[in-house]
Amino acid sequence: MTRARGITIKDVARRAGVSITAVSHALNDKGTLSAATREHIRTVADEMGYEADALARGLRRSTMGAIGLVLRSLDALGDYAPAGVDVFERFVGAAASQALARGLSLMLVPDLTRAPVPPLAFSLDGYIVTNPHVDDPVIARLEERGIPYVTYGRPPGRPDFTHWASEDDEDSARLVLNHLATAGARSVALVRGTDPNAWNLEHQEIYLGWCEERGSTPRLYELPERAGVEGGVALADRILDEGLPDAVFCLTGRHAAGVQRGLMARGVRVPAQTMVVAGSDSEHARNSRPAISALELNPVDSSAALLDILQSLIAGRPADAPRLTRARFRPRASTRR
Amino acid sequence: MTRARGITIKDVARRAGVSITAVSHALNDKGTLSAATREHIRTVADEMGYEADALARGLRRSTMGAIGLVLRSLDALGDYAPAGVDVFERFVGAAASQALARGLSLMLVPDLTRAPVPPLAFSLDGYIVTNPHVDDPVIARLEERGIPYVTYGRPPGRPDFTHWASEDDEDSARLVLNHLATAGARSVALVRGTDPNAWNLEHQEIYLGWCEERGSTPRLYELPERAGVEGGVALADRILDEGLPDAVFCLTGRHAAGVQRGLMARGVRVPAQTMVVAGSDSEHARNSRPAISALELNPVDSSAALLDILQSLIAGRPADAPRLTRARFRPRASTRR
DNA sequence: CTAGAAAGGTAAAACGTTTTATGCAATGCT
DNA sequence: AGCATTGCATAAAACGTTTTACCTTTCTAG
Repeated sequence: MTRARGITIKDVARRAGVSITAVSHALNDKGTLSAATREHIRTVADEMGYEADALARGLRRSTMGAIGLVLRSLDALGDYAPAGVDVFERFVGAAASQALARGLSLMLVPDLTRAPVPPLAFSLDGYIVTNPHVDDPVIARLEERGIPYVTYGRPPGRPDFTHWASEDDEDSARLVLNHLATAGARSVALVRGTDPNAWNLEHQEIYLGWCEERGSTPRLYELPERAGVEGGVALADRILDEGLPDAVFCLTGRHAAGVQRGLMARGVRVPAQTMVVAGSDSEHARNSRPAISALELNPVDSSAALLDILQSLIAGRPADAPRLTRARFRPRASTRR
Repeated sequence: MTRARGITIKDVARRAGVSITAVSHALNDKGTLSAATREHIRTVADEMGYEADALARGLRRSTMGAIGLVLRSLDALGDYAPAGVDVFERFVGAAASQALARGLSLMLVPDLTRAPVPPLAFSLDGYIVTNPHVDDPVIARLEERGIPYVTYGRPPGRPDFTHWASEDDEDSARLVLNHLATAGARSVALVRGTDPNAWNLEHQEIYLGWCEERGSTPRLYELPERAGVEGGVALADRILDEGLPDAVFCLTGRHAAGVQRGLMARGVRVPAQTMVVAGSDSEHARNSRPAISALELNPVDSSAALLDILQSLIAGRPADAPRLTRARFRPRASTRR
């Protein structure tokens, strides 16, 4: 498997009649070459279609032109190809799109804490980590190596860390809760996941705060992300047994779809008796009957913001961070009264 | 930006009291070291948490543990983050999943033919290219560099090339067409994309063959992939003006959704007067009213097959290829009579 | 007792860059 | 005239591996 390598700097140097140092300097705007030589070398290099080898370049501590993406949340889901889970699928696409538009390649990297670590993992210029946990070991590894990173969703328990971007959870959660209140809901139950990430933790905070403000008793349920729709169906029984709330706010679309199905299977009419709403849109939410109102997250803006920050970090510039993006609320039949 | 490198082979050698050659040999099962030394070195390396630097290793023409993914079809769509286009979104996820499960990282690489080429692009171990075109320049570049690759969908016009995997188009297209015939359709129109990939070309062949067998006059329409739903709406007018067929088979879900909407806007009743079916499922197909029957492609099995083949190629073993996977037909309201 | 092989190990070259240190003219200044 | 400065270019070191070639010992056979 000895690979046909491309044109090397040596080839260019020979053809241009200069040293390899001259070539390197000409192409990287370093050194003290005369404008004429520089130009000449560039022309020759172009003609020959020279492209510096990334590996050799990387070895000398330059930049690789590639960043890593760790989908922390997928580890939680236990499935790297979950059908219909909008955020992750779309986030990969959006992040790739943003990266490619900036001339960066995007590498999907599995859990960095499990051996064997993917070979290139620690050679990348930087990382995007989605939905980090409390004390996330992936982040610990990156810091240990001094690799710049940004997170999609703030890392919980790290008030000092600012290099993150996310939808404005406070804003959007209140949008949802107030929407429910306006529609006449007095008691609202929250169904969150068990993954200890900012998404789950912050929504819980906001929810509890909102309940307190309104003097209503919080009803909080935790359901593992990977339980999916079936888990939601099962949870519906419990919710029902403990007394039907006016509305159920599920943070994931799958849970929402399951809860609604479970409730309806027991004869509950949605939205007449109880409303259901999802904190992140997904195909399950859209395709349920009645269709479930949901927050549509904003992976495009978020990933753009993340790449802005990450590029600043890599360049050693101060970063404009954190950055908040706006989710859109999609009211649907499940909350229409 | 001088990065904190990890433990190097030199550190291990010093600690183990041997030469760096010894370390390299011990860890790679080369050379003529005694079993004892080998074991000792391994122990020391493990203790220190040594991981060979991928760049340095790659420089010596070894393997990188990473493969590239070129989403040819997205170039055609002109958008790297098309919402609701199942195959591509899900294929990325599925391919990533498969790659990660085999300890390979997956790198999303933009069009290799446009400068600047992403730095690491030509250093990867191999490539998956989705839906290559006739005379695809991306493939030309890979061959020029001697980089192994496999394709999702066979490369058109290359009967000799076998390193591909795909759903069985012949099988599934006939499934669709016969389903329509059974439901009473005599005249069926085909709407294909303009991208010259196997998907479009083969379906056209199969369709024409099927028409000929049944003695029905083919009605073939071409619509650019990027025209999307709107393009389908517009095309509906033309189809209608040329006489309503009993069924319209659109190769993409977006086109199907558009065509159906356009027909219905002009008063055509679906499925009563005309049935609509999509050759690849997508959210648009599922969410149209009536819901559009569609083929659900199989990115999971396909990407698994592709990785099998690619790994064989990289290892220099003969590959079991090509490999066909099965799509599932999802009958929905748009063809229910 | 010695030539040759086998066993066990290492030094050094190579991979393709970037970076640092150095060299050599030509020019400017007293 | 002599010395510092400037302008331009290059040699060589370094990055962290793998691989090739070579060097000791020790063993075996004659």
